Amino acid sequence: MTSTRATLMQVAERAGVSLASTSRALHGSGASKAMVERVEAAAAELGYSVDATGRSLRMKRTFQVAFAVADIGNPVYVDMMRAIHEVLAPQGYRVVVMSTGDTATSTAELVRSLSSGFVDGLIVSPLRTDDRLIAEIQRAPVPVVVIGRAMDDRGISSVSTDSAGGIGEAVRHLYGIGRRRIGFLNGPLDTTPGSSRQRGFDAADHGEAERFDQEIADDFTVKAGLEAARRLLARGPEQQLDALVAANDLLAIGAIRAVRELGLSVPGDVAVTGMDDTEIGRVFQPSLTSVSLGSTERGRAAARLMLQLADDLDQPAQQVNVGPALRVRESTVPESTVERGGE
Amino acid sequence: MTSTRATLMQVAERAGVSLASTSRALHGSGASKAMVERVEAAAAELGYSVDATGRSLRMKRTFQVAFAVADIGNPVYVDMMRAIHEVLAPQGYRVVVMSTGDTATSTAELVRSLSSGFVDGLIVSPLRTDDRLIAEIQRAPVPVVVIGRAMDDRGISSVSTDSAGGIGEAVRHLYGIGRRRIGFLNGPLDTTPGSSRQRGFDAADHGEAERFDQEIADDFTVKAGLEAARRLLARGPEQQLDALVAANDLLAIGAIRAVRELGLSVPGDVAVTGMDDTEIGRVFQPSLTSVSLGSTERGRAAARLMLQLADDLDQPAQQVNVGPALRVRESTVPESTVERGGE
DNA sequence: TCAGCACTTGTAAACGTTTCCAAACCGCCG
DNA sequence: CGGCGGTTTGGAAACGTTTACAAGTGCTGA
Repeated sequence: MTSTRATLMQVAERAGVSLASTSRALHGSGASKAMVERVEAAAAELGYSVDATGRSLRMKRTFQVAFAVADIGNPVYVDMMRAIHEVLAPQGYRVVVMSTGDTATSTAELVRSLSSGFVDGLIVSPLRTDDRLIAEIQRAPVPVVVIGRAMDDRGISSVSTDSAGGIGEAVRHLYGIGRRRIGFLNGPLDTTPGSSRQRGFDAADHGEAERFDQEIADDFTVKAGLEAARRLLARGPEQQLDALVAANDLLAIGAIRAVRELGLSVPGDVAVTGMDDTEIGRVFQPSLTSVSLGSTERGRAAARLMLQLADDLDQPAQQVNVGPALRVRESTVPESTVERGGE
Repeated sequence: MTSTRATLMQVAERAGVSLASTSRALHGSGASKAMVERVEAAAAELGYSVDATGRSLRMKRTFQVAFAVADIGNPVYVDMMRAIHEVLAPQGYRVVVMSTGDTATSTAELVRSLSSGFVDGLIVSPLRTDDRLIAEIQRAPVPVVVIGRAMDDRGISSVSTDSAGGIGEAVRHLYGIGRRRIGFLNGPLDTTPGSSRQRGFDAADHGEAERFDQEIADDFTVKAGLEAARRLLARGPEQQLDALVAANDLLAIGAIRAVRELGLSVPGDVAVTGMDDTEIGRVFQPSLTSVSLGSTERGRAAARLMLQLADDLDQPAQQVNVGPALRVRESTVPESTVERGGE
């Protein structure tokens, strides 16, 4: 039954015409009406569908673009993914998502294996980078766009954002609502987001605050956030924080749990901010005040860069920067003050 | 610089040996040590990496498996994805995730286009099915495993679960804690999960309850859940529900928001249950009582079926069923009664 | 010494498609 | 009626790889 699929050659024989004509009839250029009908009939009878590998080999195109992310469970990527799909699908590209794992090495390997013919382009958002990864990207035979870190010096197209500045905005907001003992909950410092957000928090410390304290989570996940926040809050009540800046929404949610475990309220006792403005943060209760890094916009920009590069791989690398924007919601400002739904 | 990639032929010339030997040296079987060294050196100098399309065409294998889901934003898929990856990666497969869109037609088109050579196998979790989709799956030239609906009658391998029974468990649990006016918040009835969960709720209605009421959301999302729950709860206070069974976790979260908008508490005034036992439900506050449908287990089972079929496509279709299990958390039982963290 | 064997290498075909090029055909105008 | 432009068709090459098969090498054991 499933035996073996029909090939173009078989369709040609069945239709009694040449291979070339068959291809033209199905692909659609320069074939007579009669020919098209005849070939399509034969194709239908045989249940023919074009073989992608044969076609790709000949055309040197796969019509596939990969979006590679460190952790497919992080909701920040779903907005990006949707945006990328929206831009690329109308151009005839299929978008596939891949998990890179969180090390630079695993990412480099993925870049290498992917760019060797499975996709026409690659949009990658690496958590960690090293020289090997950069080299792999530079020598990739297909266009690669990096989301997350400016790469202009390396001749790599990238879409970056000012997450350091975003942390600054969060701190300023907390000052603005009267918080003074502001703690920082960051993810691993050897990651791209971890290091830049750290820079942002350090720069924001300009002495008005009574104290700053911070803790590094093992990971950008809720679980790691919960654990790190417990440590951060366990430093004794006399020095209790009244605000907490988390390096992303998942950490923030973990932090909120930790605050509540102590019988404290959010935002009453401790105000909490996140970053990335993810859907989970928007629907969480309290809805999360979060620094948007424009996931949708970044995804869109990356997809557009990709299209340009696909057109001409040798054009100079381009950089796009998307500014941060604070979304104030219930986790820093009491419910009544903020519009319903937290949108 | 990027000009054009090196081919195996060029490596062969550079190494001064035949094409066949080059291939063997790099692939690794039946080549002398000297030959391997020589070829690898040449390959390194040229920055060679094997071209996937050429290789796939010849070998008739791509070492790729696709996992196609309706909505990549639904967290129920991330557990499955992880499990699939865990089973398939050690076997040398790359797993790619694709969005099918939520119609049966778009899913059918994806199945067709994918199975025509880009992947060695396909695991698909369709939201809606129709005859066209089923036909497309049956005639696919690569193994296809369906997650979500038993397909034994159609000769299609599938991994199913008893979500109807799961709804029953949720209702029984709510009875058990004294709730009597239990409402049902379902997703679209023309979807596979929507219809079976409806069946489950209808079957669970055995007269002890004072009243059952229900509402259909447009979609299995938080937003749609919020809107539908508002309608459901707006029927006037004299007939206020004291419990709400939602057809998945996202709807449940929307429902909790709706309940709170009315100034009511969860679980005090209205107990809420979800389904799928997603991470977002586990970290939500209150943590969500949810019917686990064994996402991880189902993903694993699907991946294993896929491997078997990849071995021999003509073997008979198999079915696996994974039973539901209720996870009781804070959204139905006050916090103190349930262990901390909701795990 | 030579048949036999194991091991290594090379030649060539094949995978399924698209597309360049040339040939064939048709109708029309001079 | 012959030539010519335009349209349609077919032959054949090419994309980059793996692998069946044959051929070559060197070694062992009779």
